[in-house]
Amino acid sequence: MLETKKAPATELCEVKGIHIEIVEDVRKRLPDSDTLNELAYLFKLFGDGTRIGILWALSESEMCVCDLCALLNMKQSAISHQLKNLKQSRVVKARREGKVVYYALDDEHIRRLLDLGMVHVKEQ
Amino acid sequence: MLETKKAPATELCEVKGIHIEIVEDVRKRLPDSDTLNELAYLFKLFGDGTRIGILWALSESEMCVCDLCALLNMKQSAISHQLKNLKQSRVVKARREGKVVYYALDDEHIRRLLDLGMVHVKEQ
DNA sequence: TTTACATATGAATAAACGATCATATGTTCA
DNA sequence: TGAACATATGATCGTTTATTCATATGTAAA
Repeated sequence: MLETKKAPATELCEVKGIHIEIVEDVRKRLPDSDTLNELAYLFKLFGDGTRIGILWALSESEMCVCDLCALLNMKQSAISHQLKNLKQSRVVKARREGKVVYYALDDEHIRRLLDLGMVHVKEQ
Repeated sequence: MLETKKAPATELCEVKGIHIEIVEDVRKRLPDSDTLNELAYLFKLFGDGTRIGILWALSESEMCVCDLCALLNMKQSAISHQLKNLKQSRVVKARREGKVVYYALDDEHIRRLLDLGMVHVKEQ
C-alpha cells in the first residue's frame, strides 16, 4: 500500500472539470436548485415502503385510515403521520364522511408515476 | 383535557377495519411486499437533491464524475458514492474511456420519470 | 352529555442516510 | 517504473426519518 504523493488531487478535480463546455451547457438547462429540491422531495415521498403501499392501495381504491392500517398491518398513528406528509405535497387528498376520512390519490400523475416506476422494477 | 376511558381503541382499529370487502379486494391486487420495497427503493434513489441533480444533468448529457462535481459543486467522493447507488439499481450506466468514466441514464424510463415528476411539481 | 369510535399529532427514540476524510484502485504518459 | 490524474470505497459522524406511545380532537349515537 502506497503513501499519498503530495497534494490532494481531489480539490483540483472539482475546479478543473474535464469538459467545461458541457458543464456550462448543462448548467444552463438545469432547473434552479429550489425546483430540483421540490422534485427530490416529491420522489422521496414515494421512496418508503409504507408510503408506497399506501399509494398503491389508493391507486386501486379510495380507502379510510383504518382500511390502510388493516391492509398494511401498521399502527394507526404511523399511517396517519404518513398520510399527512402525502397530503401536504398534494399527492393524496382527503374527504371526511362522518367519523371516517377517506383518502384517494390527488391526480392521475401519481398513478402514472407508480406505473412507470413499476415498469423499471419489473424489467429486471 | 380528558383522561382516557378504558381500553385503547387503537388496537382494535387495526383488526376491525371498516370496509373488509374493499381491504380484501385491494390486498389481492397489491404487489407482494418485496416488489413494493423494490419500487420504494427506486423512488428513494430519486428522492435526494444531489442524486436528482445528477440525474437531471445526465438527462441532458453524458458526463464524467468530475463534470458532475463541478456542476453540482460537490466533493468527488460524494458524487462517486451516489453514482454507485444509482448504478446498482440500473438507473445510470457507466462507460470507461481511459481514466475517465462517463455516466449516462440507463434507459428512457428514467427520463420519463423525471419529466412526469416535474409536471407535478410545476403545476403548483 | 357521556361513551365509543376514527383520526390527528407532539415527543421520544432507534435506525437509516449522506457527506466527508483518508486512502485505495485503475489508467496514462514521461 | 513512478508521477499524475480520475475514480472508487471503507469508516466515521452528524442529521434525518419512521415508528411508537400517549393523548388530543372530531363526530355520532345512546
